[in-house]
Amino acid sequence: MTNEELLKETLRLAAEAIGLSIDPAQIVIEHSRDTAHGDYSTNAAMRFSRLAQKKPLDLAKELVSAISSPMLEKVEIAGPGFINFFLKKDALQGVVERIIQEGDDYGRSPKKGIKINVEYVSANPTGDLHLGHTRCAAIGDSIASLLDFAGYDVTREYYVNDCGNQVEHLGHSLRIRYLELFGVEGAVLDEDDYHGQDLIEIAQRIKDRYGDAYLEDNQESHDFFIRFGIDAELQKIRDDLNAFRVRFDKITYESDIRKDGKIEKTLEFLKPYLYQSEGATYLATSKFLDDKDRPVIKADGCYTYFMPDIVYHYDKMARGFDYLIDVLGADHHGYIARMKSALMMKGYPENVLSAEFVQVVRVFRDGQEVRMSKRTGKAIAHRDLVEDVGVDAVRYFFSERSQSSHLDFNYNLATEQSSNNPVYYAQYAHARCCSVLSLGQDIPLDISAKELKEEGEMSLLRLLADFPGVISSSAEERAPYKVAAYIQKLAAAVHSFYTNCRIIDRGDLATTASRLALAKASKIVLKNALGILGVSSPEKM
RNA sequence: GCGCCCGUAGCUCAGCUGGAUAGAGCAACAGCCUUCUAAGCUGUGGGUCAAGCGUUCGAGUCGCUUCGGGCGCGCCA
Repeated sequence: MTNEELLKETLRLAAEAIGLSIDPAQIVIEHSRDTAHGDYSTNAAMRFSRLAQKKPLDLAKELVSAISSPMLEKVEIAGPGFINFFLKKDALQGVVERIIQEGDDYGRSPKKGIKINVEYVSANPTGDLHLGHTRCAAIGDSIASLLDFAGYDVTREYYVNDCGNQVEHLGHSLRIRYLELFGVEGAVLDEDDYHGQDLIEIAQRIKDRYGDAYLEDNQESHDFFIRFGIDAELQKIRDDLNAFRVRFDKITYESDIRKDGKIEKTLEFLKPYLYQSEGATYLATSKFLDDKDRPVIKADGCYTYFMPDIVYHYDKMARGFDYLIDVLGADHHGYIARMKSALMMKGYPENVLSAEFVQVVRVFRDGQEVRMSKRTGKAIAHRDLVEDVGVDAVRYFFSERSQSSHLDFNYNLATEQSSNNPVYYAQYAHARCCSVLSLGQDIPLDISAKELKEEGEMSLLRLLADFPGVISSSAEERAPYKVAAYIQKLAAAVHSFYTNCRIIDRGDLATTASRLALAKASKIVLKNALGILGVSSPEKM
């Protein structure tokens, strides 16, 4: 248990002793901003004063007199009714031993037995990934890691739209590029085709491998260009994401979702909610959460994208997940109400599906915004950015802010590799811990950390003790940026400790042994935290 | 017109189910290396929390209104 959990329990017991029943989840324990206010404080006496029908100060006095805990040095009442807790030193020091024993698992919660599917990126295989995908990849992967650390069984999933209009355009575009290589006249891209450079390269590969075998326009070559295009594009996407340390446990193809009459069976099931209008078939999603009904079959008989998506989400639920999370670009926010409605038609509760909407990234280079466009092919591609800036910096920068906020990415600054970059600040803290541990490797660590007493050491201990709580609250809120904020605070505390407390002092081995243990605990927590964001922890810099 | 996100220091952003004096990084300024990595530390300055009204012991946080920015509102995905 963390200090905060222990204090909550202590408070609950004290409340019980004076005849007040309170829910520990309702208790707020926070760090005291000022050390004069102790290590932790709570507003419980004010919060529960109405429930207890007592004045906050009176309730605080009663609670304090009923509090007993071996970890507390003293308890004080301050201001309008705050209760301030002063921990005994060994209660703070104890975290070092715990961290060193748990190692890579420090901060990890016990398995909850709850299965969550996180779907993210799911870019159409029609071109290179752009910056919007980059942010979805960083956010989605970090959310998945957070949930995993918080004890959920997580599956990372990518959905490939390999059917429909877009792949027709892909096939056509690729065919045109292929014809161009042979100088065929009249081969021109349509308005809706893909104009990116990458298709020229893929066409060249086809020419190299198959020569002029697909010059004729028939069903075989039509299907060939689509299949080849999808496979080539998807492979590039997966390579790019692997290099970005983003891997998927499961890839689902829309073409598989459409197989074996699954769509038709689902339509049959949904029949009570279907109706015809102007030749199209609509699903009455407005009977649930949506503001209007949505077409599922167009007048030309084709399915809209929504129809296979419904089958896909039913498929995910049928695979035994308790919750689904879709990480989507913010421009898709209208989508969630209709999909939740479709899930509710199947009897699932509203909250089985949640969406994380990732706001747009704006890139500034030389003081000017660089606009991106998939159509014109003049975008800053995901791959180019990662190659220029490095995986660590991009992963860090792209999860550093709340996904619901717009992100301004300063390309110049991030490629500068200067000390302005917060990711180096954190990695440097880790490298310094490694360095000092290496220099003192002959000195046995004192994992009781009992010689620690400087204020800089104590505040570092408090932060280290916070980590499990930071993980679980960040996971519940799907908020990787909170981990980034924690990393900055922790790195600052480590640098301050390193600078202000001489760690290795051969004339005082007792203090040295405690401080080395603190350095080791700091290194472990930094590495675990950075790992959740997909950022490496170098031992030397 | 309707819906979603956002508006906090010069810039980029935190601010934890409403709590003590609104914070951090960058930028600016002043110090600190013959000792463990100066990619660092220590200190200073910087705010009508977009505006107004309301809710209450207490509002950056909750509600309403207005203003400003972004994104949606398709038989596209």
